[in-house]
Amino acid sequence: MKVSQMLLPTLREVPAEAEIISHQLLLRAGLIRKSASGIYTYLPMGMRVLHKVMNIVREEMDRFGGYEMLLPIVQPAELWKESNRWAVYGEEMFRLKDRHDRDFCLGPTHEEIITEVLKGDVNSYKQLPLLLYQIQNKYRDEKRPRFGLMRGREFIMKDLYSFDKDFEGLQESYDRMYKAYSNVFKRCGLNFRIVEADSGAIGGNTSHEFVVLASSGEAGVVYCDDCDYASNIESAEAIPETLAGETALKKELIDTPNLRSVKEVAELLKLNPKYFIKSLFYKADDEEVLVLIRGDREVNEIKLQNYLGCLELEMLDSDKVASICQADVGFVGPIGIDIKIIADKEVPLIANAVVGANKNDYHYKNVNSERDFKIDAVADLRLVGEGEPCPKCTGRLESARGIEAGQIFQLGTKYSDALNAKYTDENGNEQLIVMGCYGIGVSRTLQAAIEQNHDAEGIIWPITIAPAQVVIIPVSTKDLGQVTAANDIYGFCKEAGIEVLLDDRDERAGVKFKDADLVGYPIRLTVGKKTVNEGTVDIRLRHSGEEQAVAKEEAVAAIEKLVDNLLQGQGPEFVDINKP
RNA sequence: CGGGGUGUGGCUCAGUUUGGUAGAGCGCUGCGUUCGGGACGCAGAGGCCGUAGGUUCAAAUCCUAUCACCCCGACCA
Repeated sequence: MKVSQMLLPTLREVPAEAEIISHQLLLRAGLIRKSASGIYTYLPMGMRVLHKVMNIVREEMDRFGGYEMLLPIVQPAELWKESNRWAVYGEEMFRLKDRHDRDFCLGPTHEEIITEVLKGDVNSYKQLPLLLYQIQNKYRDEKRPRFGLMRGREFIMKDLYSFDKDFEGLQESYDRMYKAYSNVFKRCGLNFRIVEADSGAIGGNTSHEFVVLASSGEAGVVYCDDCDYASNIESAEAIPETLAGETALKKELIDTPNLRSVKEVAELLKLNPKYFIKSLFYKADDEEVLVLIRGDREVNEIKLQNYLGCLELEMLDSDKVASICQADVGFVGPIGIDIKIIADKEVPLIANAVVGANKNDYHYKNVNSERDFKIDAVADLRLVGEGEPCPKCTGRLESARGIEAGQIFQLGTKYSDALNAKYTDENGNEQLIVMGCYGIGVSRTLQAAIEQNHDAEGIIWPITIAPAQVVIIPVSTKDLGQVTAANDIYGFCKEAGIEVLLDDRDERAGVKFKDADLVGYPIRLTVGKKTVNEGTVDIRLRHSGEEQAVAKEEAVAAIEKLVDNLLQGQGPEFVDINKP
């Protein structure tokens, strides 16, 4: 590879469109360019990194028994109607029609299509289990594409699907993928955590996410400071806090002119917000519900949606709330309301609470559930916060942010049932195939790696996914001695199987050094006057800045050794269950 | 989807308030000097000012519509 012959358009200035550092560096280092919001072109160096990540994924999938396939991106609507997801996916699905006016979509994921393939060709227990995967573009018309490759509308994902006879087999497949995923992210040089997760629209029960820690990440996670419990905040179990018991006092109407928030009323009454009950009105599909939660807590809408089993969940607009309560938002409460009321587990534990009076400018105090209002159901509906007790031990929860790079699900029979994918067991009985699915956001992982590995000068690639292991920079392209030496070393490196790039542009040395730091090659070899006069080259490590002079005859051997060392530092503690 | 903002050369931006010859820096081309951390000088090229209408003698600038892109929010009771 020679820079003079490649498209490697680095930028000195930060493009206005990029907010976070990894996005800026992707653009500045000449790895990607935007085509439309959330849609990107991969330039040659970006493509090389992408291939590196994809190959690591491939190797680990194959190591654990996966077989790669290629599935259609354009998929017929009928399949999606069969699984009912044509409706569920809603606006997020890219839809199109063919010339005969038939409906199609650009696949946001591939459960339907692969199940369809399977059911035609798999019908005996002898053919199971199967682990099949594909790495390709997926399409989701995100409300708000963001942060470059992080939340794109067209993105590259690896999806593996497991097909087993029973749930025992599923657990085995799931465990394999758990290990495979750990290997993938270790090999990519990422600092990540495995957390319990909600299974969301995909469905199923058990699920884990692989979260790359980064402050810019969109996923919130909590983890125990004592045991190994870790969870996505969306699914983290909340332990109800018990408040000191009090005798129920007489309900009392209090004057709260224009005080609408818990905070304002709490200040007036000099009462801790934990003695308030917030009333939130939601529309769950077509049903209106009132959700009650302690004044200092927040509703976890994922939990609420799961509890209600609805497809769409949104808060009621204030006009609608006013018509139900005969009062404005800010003064509404559960007393005398005739719709379904569900309460967080902590609500019944509050004695003598404050609630809106359903009368403008008034609240009630000393309100007690059951006596003053009914609760139709109690559930864990709240968001867990930092410092709360761990649900698994006596420790406390810490919180962090991260990038969700991978997620694994135990689907069970949801799709095989919907799409009628069955096999015949040992006894001649028809059984549903038990499925799992396992996704890695490949393009997102690439960006996550930059988010975690950079400095003020640019990217610092882990050597396992670097676009090139070594860059050779001749200081002056006018000095024939330097050019010859650089070319020789370049050739020897190639022969030795080192991934090497020669920056043979007729640029000043400073420009080439800056670009090398920006693009982030792990090793840099400089050929200069010293090479011609004294026979040495300078070898420098990007991550530490260490530099040393080496005789040019020993340069290739030195680089080989450095590459090996770096690879070992980045290597996984290989988990290999296929080998004895 | 709601709110805000921006569209001017490849990139970063000024010019718009107050209508009157389209600008700067970087990048690009040529020549010269320079040459181990984004050099300097000289000479150049490159722009239907997002798009479509309108107002006006005259529109990057004013009006209307539209498109694109970016940011914030979508927990407020």
